[in-house]
Amino acid sequence: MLSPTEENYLKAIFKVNEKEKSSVSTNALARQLETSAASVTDMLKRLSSKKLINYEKYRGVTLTQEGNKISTSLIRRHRLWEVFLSEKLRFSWDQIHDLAEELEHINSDELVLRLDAFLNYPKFDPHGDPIPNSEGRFTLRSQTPLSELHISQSGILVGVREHTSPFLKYLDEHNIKIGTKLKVLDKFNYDKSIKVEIDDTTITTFSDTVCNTLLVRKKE
Amino acid sequence: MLSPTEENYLKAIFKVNEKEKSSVSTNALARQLETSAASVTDMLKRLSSKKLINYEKYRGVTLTQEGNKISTSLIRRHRLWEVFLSEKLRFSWDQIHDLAEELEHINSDELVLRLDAFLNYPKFDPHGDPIPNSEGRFTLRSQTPLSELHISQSGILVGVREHTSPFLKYLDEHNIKIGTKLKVLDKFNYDKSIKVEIDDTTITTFSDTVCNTLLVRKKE
DNA sequence: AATATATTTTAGACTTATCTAAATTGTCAT
DNA sequence: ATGACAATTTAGATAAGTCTAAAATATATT
Repeated sequence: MLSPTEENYLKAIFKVNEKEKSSVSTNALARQLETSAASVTDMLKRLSSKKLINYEKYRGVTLTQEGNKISTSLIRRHRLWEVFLSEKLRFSWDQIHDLAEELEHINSDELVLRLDAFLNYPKFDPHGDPIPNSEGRFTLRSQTPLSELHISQSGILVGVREHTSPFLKYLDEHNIKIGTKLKVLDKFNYDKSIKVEIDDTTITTFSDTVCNTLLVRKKE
Repeated sequence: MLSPTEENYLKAIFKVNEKEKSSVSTNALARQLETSAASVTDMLKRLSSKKLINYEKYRGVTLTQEGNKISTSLIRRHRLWEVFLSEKLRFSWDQIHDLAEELEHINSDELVLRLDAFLNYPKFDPHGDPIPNSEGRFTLRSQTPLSELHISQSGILVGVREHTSPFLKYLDEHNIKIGTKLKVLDKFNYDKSIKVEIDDTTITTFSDTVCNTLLVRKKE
């Protein structure tokens, strides 16, 4: 049985590894977990002795199979709770993360199973991120940054690359959510900003940054 | 902000006080929390310094107004989660307590508010215990132990005096839940057992113990 | 009222998770 | 290949929550 803290470290290793694709450094973890490098080193020793990570001093860590399994299960729980909070309790996009962060640590396979069934086996969470199934498999989604679409091409929003509260609020204010149709009307080479039509109605201009963060499935 | 452990001590004080109606002793708490008297003493000092309890060495404790408020809020959360687990996730009577015990420590008024609304503002939990409203007020229920009904009188089950898993399973096996109609067919003076008709169909005999534990609202 | 017994508290130790500051090891540029 | 600087680990402290064993206090009995 792991403590919530140990679980959070495993998740953090998974996340950092997902981005950087290589063995995870102490400092990267300290940044991700907003703690000191010394604390991270302490915890890496604990997790290593529990055979959840492969750890060699000064060389960074990777997850063992067991560690990977636990991380995946935590991500599954987190995303299922996010669906619950969003769909059933009607929380807004930017409120659900912190609550799910607490709910995910409740350790009951039965609970996760029943929650999954209650929510009708969702494949993606409210941010468009895939929910691993009970065997730990993720559903793949075809995704393209909005910035790569050409003029007059349109796509359906399937995900976002940033999950910060300010960004999610920004999207909320523009009435954009997973499933929203986005059509590229014009692209300005000068600053890489793009003129976009939202759901066949509103027209706005998005900055380069935003367009790289919005992930769409291309239409036809 | 309180730790889950501190919260559990407050709840335990509330519970023991509810039963015994007087100031709560160290040993009674140690029993309730399945821990040592020494640990209890340590924690009582902490809670006292936080002004959540009135504590005098060797004289037992009572909750302050603030302590009482927190306990009540925890009971509210616990019982709301039990309704959720039972009604929405279809957990059985004896499974919901332990899970609710964890869920109740998630500290978000907004979450409780929305959960309450989602469940349609229930007044009682699946065991028939009243759910305090957001001001901390409990709904009263008129209740009589089944053992006090006379022959041919019937009642609707509104609560139980015991919440142990074996007892709740026993009820499940007899198809008895809150709202079930119970009619007294015969009373045996010898061992105080009672012959009962359940929901106008099945007939069984209950021991003295069971009859004192089942709480009913008398019919006409 | 004195003593036996039960209850409660204190003392001291352990574990988990954290920190800062110091020491160590690794890496990169010249 | 050797400093300089960055990254990592170690050392030593702290706080929460727990324990056992011993000491202190309360209560009950004769």
